[in-house]
Amino acid sequence: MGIFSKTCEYAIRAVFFIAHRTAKGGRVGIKEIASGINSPEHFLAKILQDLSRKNIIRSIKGPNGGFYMDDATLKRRLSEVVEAVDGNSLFTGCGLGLVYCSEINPCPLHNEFKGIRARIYEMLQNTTIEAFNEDLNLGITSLKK
Amino acid sequence: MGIFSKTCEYAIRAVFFIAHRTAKGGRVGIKEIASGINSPEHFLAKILQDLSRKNIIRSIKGPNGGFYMDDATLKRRLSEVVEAVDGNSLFTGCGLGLVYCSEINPCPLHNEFKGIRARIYEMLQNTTIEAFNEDLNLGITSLKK
DNA sequence: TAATTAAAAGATGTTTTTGTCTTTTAATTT
DNA sequence: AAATTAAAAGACAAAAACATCTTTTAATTA
Ligand code: FES
Ligand code: FES
Repeated sequence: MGIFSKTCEYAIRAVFFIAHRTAKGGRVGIKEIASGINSPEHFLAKILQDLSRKNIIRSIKGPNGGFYMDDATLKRRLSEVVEAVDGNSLFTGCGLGLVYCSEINPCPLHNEFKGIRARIYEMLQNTTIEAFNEDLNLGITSLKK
Repeated sequence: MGIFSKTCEYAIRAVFFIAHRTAKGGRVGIKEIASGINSPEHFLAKILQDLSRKNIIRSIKGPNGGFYMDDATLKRRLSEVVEAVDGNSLFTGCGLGLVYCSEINPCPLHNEFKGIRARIYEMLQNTTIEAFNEDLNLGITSLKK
């Protein structure tokens, strides 16, 4: 088990892929995305439908259709993607599973978790989706395998 | 979804509870533990059986039996509990779900994840189970609700 | 406007996680 | 030794996560 759900992992990789692939215009189809990030095609389709509804990415049907990102969506924060898919429990929930995370009734690891959560949130909050395009273009980073 | 599985959350809370409850001798039964950490009794029983087999906690059957911790188990690191339950994927796996996390073929968030993972591991590695007893005794921290 | 394309939506299936209930085993006490 | 106690083990069930397949809808193109 990782920090994110499998769904969220696919979502992030797909969004990176779409951004990288369409930042200069054009569309990309579900087949190419799925194979580009090594994910099950139909499962990913569901995830992207959801992201599209939530305006994290754009999509258009028909010939020459597909998924893409425009200026607005390229500037979205990674935190928005995570929140859209996994909700905000990663940022606000108790690490030990107490119903509420609070200063009044903290679990033994509350302070430590607070720091870690803040760091995760910071990372996701401080980076836009487009920020990773360059490294992907240069082939420095990878989205599959 | 949190950082740990539900199973692991229960495991950590239970281990804290047992440590706190038996550091000065005695045993504690599954019913008391389950109600003390607000977890399903029989599900927790399975988890504790497993932890007992892996020498994270001790147990003994029969009248006056129950779960307890001795000097050796009290000194175990939290990381050992997590690893026993959730494995080490949290510490070594790719945050975006790539099959291998590596410097050679890194995902776009590799460096960020490396830092976060290290911090999580450090927290779990640097603290023994018994380290939390005092705060629990004082009622400063909580294991339920 | 008919054919085609590609995403959206719907239905269904599998696996994993989480949770419950019953029976068995190993200790203790009488 | 028999009764009692409490964990261990096994069987089963529900829910959530993950995945696949089919049908429908909205565009484009011929
Ligand atoms: S109460 Fe557990 S992380 Fe805040
Ligand atoms: S490759 Fe993704 S975290 Fe290292």
